[in-house]
Amino acid sequence: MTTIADVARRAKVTTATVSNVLTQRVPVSDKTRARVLQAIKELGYRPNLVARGLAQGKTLTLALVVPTLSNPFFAEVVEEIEHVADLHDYQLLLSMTHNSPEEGKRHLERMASRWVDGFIVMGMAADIADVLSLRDSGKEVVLSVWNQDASTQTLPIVDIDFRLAGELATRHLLECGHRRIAAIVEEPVQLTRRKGFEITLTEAGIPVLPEYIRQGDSSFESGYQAALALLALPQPPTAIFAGNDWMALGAMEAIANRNLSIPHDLSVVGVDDISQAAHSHPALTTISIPKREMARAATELLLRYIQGTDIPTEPLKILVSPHLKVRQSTARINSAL
Amino acid sequence: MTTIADVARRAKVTTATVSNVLTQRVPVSDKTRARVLQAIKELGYRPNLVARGLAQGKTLTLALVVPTLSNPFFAEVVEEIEHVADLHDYQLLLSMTHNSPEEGKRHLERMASRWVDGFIVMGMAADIADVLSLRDSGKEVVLSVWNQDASTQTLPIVDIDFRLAGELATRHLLECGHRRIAAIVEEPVQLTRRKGFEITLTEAGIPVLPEYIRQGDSSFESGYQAALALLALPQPPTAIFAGNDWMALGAMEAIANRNLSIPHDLSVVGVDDISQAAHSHPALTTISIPKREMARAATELLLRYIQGTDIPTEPLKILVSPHLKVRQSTARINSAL
DNA sequence: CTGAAAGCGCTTACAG
DNA sequence: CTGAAAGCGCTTACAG
Repeated sequence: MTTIADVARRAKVTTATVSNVLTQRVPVSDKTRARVLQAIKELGYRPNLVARGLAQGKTLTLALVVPTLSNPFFAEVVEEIEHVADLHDYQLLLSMTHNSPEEGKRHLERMASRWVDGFIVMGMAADIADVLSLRDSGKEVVLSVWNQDASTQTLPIVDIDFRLAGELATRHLLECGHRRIAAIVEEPVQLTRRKGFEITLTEAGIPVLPEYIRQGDSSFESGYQAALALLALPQPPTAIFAGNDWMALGAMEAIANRNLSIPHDLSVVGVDDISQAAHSHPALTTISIPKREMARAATELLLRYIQGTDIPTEPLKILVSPHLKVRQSTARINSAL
Repeated sequence: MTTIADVARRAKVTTATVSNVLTQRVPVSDKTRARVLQAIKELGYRPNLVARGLAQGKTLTLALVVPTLSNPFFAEVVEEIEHVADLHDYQLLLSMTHNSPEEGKRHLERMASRWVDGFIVMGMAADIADVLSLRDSGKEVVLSVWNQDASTQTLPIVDIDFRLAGELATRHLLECGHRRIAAIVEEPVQLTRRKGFEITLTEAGIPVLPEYIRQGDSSFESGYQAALALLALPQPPTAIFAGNDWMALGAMEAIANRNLSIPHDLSVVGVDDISQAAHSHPALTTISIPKREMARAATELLLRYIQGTDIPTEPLKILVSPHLKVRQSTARINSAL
């Protein structure tokens, strides 16, 4: 390991000067700068960022805490966060909590000891109290995909407007002329989507029927089962809003197995726009979630806090808007129904 | 930020003693230990791991370089690596290269400066030369999912036996009585699977027909198209081996659209065992890839190298074996074909 | 068992 | 513009 002292010796200067040419914090004469750069090159010197981190009190590292990567949603979000962090010369310390608050707490504390410059905590990966104590100990924190409103008032949060997702889907079905619209959602995580669904129905003067609201667990299979139950009702719906694409695809499979045709007999709309949504038959109409846009917003906000510049005055809440992507699984209601 | 000096002052000892109770490297009398622990508690002291890293020359951090997390394969592998690392009190610095060697090089160098204790480099995420130079500069490195044999001889490597995957799939189809067996693969990354496929056919005395080997890009769509092309042959195959499950599912969709029945008219087998494989209709027979087992093996091997204990004498190559998972998409050949 | 001191590899005022 | 010195928060021989 060659150190800054080796370089200084070879360039016949002091380490302060080497540091100055490296950081460009203080002007250095062209002549000595050249000597130093030459020495660096000859020695193949690379600064030790741990030492620099200790001296400067910052590590150019961001801690990212997510529930899991098995969920492609988080995998993609992490990918984008890494990308944005990289653009700003930051690296990512990643950990997963598998929805266990204890694991979340453990990871937060460990990462805090490691002097990361800031945290992005996603998806209820940790208890809000532990996150708050983090912030109280002077770390910058941004929450994201938090899915719960309460007690986060004092922390900046970047989220997706899932209520709007529910509204857009429902409004689309209403505009297609549907009145008997059912929903398959996983609660509590998809509660906001259901709210959007219900609000839109109510505003349209349509009562929300309990038997038209089914619980799933976000899996294909649960969508399949929920759809079967809906089709077995005395008065089945003519359209189904599913809280995510997997359940929508499961519902489509169930409908096909009942020898009903989509969108002729039933319309189906999902949420997410996963890659399979475009490949199903018929292709799935869905609400597309701008995960990457959200990831970028969260990362950039955190970096602003860290750099202490351009800080928003209010502890703010950024909501990124989803949008409707019409494909072949929804259509104007069949007048015979 | 409370430091070790604060604790020492309060406990009326020197920082060395505080350090000793923390690291347990040197015995400390029960009495002073109690005083120190008390002070730590009162002050809410947590050691600064950056400082410790600088002093000890190790950071308890592993660098993980993968091509992307968009591919669920890598997402799952990263998840398992994090888990194993966590068990050993190591954390993960993650970066993605998107198959760009330049990006790979940049990330490797940056992480090396950060004094991570070791590297896991996956999936041709970087040029082998850059990885070797890393090792030459004293870092521990383990390759994984490397997919290329050459010039890795001197580096330890943990991989999945994809050739065996090709063999298992093909042998299964042969045992079902199939003789006209086609393959859909993405090369070069799935080259080894194709080799396993061809070797098994050849050993069974069956010629490998060029028109029975189709290229895909691992997507559902490419499997779909490749299967259509195979079905259009004057002598179509009675079984298809797809290099991954997505292409297998695409092939199944194409077969269904041609009004052929699986497995009655055609058998289909994939590789991976993604979660959708169990949910397709019929459920997909596939070769299950022990990603997590591989991830664990790679991580534990790297940790052995780092800790310098229990080091294997040979620069070794560990191959983890996949296994056949029979579901409903394969069956004994229809004697009418 | 405990303390005094040097060291890890950088940066940062402060003089000159 | 450059150097001498202290400091970041720990650990680690070495005395005692």
